[in-house]
Amino acid sequence: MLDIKFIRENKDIIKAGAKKKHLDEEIDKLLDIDQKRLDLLSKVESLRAEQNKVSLSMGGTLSDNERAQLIEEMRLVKEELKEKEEELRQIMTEWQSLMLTVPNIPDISVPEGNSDEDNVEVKQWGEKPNFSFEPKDHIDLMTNLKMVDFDRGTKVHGFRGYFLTGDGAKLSMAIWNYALDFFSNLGFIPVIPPVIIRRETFMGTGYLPQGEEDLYKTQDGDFLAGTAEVPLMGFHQDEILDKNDLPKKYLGFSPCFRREAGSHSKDIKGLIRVHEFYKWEQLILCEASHAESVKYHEEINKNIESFIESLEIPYHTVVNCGGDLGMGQVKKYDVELWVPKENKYREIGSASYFHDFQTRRLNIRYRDDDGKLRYAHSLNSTAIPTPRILVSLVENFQQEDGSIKIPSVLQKYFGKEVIS
RNA sequence: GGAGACGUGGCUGAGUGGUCGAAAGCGCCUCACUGCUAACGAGGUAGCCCGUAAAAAGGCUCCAGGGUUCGAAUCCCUGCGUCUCCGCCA
Repeated sequence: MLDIKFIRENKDIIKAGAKKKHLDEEIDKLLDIDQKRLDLLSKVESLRAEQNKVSLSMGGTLSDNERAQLIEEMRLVKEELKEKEEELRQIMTEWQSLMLTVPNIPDISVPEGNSDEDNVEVKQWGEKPNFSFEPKDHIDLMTNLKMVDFDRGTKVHGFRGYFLTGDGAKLSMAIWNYALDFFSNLGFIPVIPPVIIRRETFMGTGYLPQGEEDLYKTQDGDFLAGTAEVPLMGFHQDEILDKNDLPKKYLGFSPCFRREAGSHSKDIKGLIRVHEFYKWEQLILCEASHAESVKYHEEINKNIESFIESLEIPYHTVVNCGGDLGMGQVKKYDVELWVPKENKYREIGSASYFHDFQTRRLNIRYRDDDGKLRYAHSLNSTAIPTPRILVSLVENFQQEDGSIKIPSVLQKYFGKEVIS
């Protein structure tokens, strides 16, 4: 959500931003409603002021006659007030839902474009493996090594179901433990959050009201989080933070539930796109300054890049084009890992910043040096998702005999050097 | 699932129809004091909206939404949330 004052003063910038994101906007309609709202508001307020003034004098000593007369006068004021208040209420409802549709403005450095096809590579790292044999995909590799069981996965869960078994389960644990050490050393506080979350927090993070069909819902009206970002943002909801405690850096670990509605035809096999997985997630709340946001955005992106580099997996980083940005995001990097069998990079994580788009909705503030309350800025980035990371890991580290080498940093967590 | 209690400022917590946006304490800010710091002392300190060059004036807010009333933090209804006890389950 953006500040209405800002919207009033910068409507052309906001329109241009929405266009860059290829999102529809109704700024003119909003501003029209906003003007009506202000007009009504001032009418209502002056009626209330009159009412208050008279009520106050009512407490004093008055003759019965005077009192009766005032009461009669106030009855008329009250009737008019009731009418105007009802009008105002309707306008407010419309105003609020329009406010939720105003997208955040993409940064100037975000490239133009329509979809992920138009994202721009900003970094490439590592050497793509040059196999002297025909490489297998992760499905064959892992199935052969009994690291994963898709048949039983679909038997038990259904479409996109999987079991991680044996070394598949152990390797996941090893990665989680390694990630915990790696990111804790960067100053992040590890958190295991709840993932059954109230609607309100989903609204605040911007996953609702649109996007409900992508979420699993409980019979109590709660939703299952698709990322720890949601509960981590909710953590400080409605709080006033101490400026000295900023930035807050959290590393959330959670299962992630995604219905993947509308992507039934994509990635129908394997571990790329599944309904439930686990993820370490970086989240930062910082002071309300663009420079701070940019600084930490680069930092969290660098963190995931360094993590991948330590695993020795070739990757590249792209900056997302306008059309590939969500409503609230100002800028986003995607880190994509090399998948040999597919002969392309696949997304492993993304780092985004939002300015105060989320914190305004969630009411997360801090007191600045001048004593004023400001909305903090928020950022988040994947640290590492499992099992998706296994796709690139096993495919890049496969050997001719179908065994898999373990990256050296993982060996002490995993306990051996090769899976065979 | 059953029964009950509660929801007030940054925090703790008083307040049961008008003089309450709200006692007191803590915290925070300023001043004074001290060689410096702490303690003590004096004063200040809610948020939001509208408005303004900046103010002022005004409006809203004591969980939320309705209602009663000339007037509601206070009375009534509904919802949400938290806690306690019992039950059930681990």
